[in-house]
Amino acid sequence: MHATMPTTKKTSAAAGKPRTAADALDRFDFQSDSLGYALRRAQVRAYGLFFEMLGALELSPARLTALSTIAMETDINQATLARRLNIAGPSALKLIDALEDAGFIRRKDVANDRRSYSLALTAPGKAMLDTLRANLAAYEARLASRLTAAEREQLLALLSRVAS
Amino acid sequence: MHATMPTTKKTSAAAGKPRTAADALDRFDFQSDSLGYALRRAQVRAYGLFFEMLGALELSPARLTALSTIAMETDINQATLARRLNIAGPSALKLIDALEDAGFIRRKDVANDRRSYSLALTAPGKAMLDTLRANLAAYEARLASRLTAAEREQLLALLSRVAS
DNA sequence: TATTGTTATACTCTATAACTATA
DNA sequence: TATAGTTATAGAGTATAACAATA
Repeated sequence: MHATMPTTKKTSAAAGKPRTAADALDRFDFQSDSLGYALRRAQVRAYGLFFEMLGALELSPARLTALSTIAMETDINQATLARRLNIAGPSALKLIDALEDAGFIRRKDVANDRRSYSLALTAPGKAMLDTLRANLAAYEARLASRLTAAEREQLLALLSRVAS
Repeated sequence: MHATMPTTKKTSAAAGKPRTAADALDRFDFQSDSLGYALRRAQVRAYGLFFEMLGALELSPARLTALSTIAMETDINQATLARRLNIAGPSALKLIDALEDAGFIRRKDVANDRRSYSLALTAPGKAMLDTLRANLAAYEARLASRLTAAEREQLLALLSRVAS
């Protein structure tokens, strides 16, 4: 259910958090006092902070996911990446193109199979991930700032049971 | 971050839950044991159940929100609806057109201002909301099925503090 | 035949700009 | 001038279909 982050500078929305009409699900009055409603509101705040944390980085959530997947599975090819992300091939291609254009990854020829490329992080890509790790720590702290450590653990446990 | 629900019958995805690359945010390994990650996973399940509940109804989350807003604020006009939903005028227009085409609402002329229409639910629209209320109760029960009543209350309280 | 990467195309949702008719 | 509704257009994201090169 996620919106997307425009990374082109031309769009005036590039600086802000994406909005959808569904964001106003708050107005769904018979959802008051519902768990779905509470989850949504908390997640809206989490996503807002997450997006803010992403800030001016040349990344959208989707590209961030692709980048971290490539980091975890070095020399992955495009078809495998698409399967990992559960998206269509052409969609993966666009993410890869964007990450390559941004200089975070590069395509390398594969020795035994001239059809496929192997994807790997560049030095700037690794630096970006390091930056993200630091930013994420701050994000987590902000998100849980109104909870004690014990309450945070409690919440994590309850959420994991809801998530199934 | 939100995906959308196709309601046209032409799309093969019309029957399924929408997918985005950001859905695979799970792969973001340095989000493990994070509150943001736990929130997202729980919300993904909630949204999945929610979407399943919506089922074959001629509604998307956005249209559902617009419908319930009109129900709560009878004779609202388009510009006000757009402000309530925090969306642009033309976006509201499309929602309204869709809801009117589906027969759930109707535009009525306003006495003192010939520029604006007043929006109100039709009988089928009210019936749809009644159906939704029933379906939502079942949805809530499924979502909290792994929690006791006390745990559910605890979770609601913690979530409301995270939501700020 | 099957797979990898790619291009072409289409669809949904959203937004901004500009128009019209009223106020 | 300002506002309500509308139209036109554009952009981000997604998907499917079809293709060339290679396996």
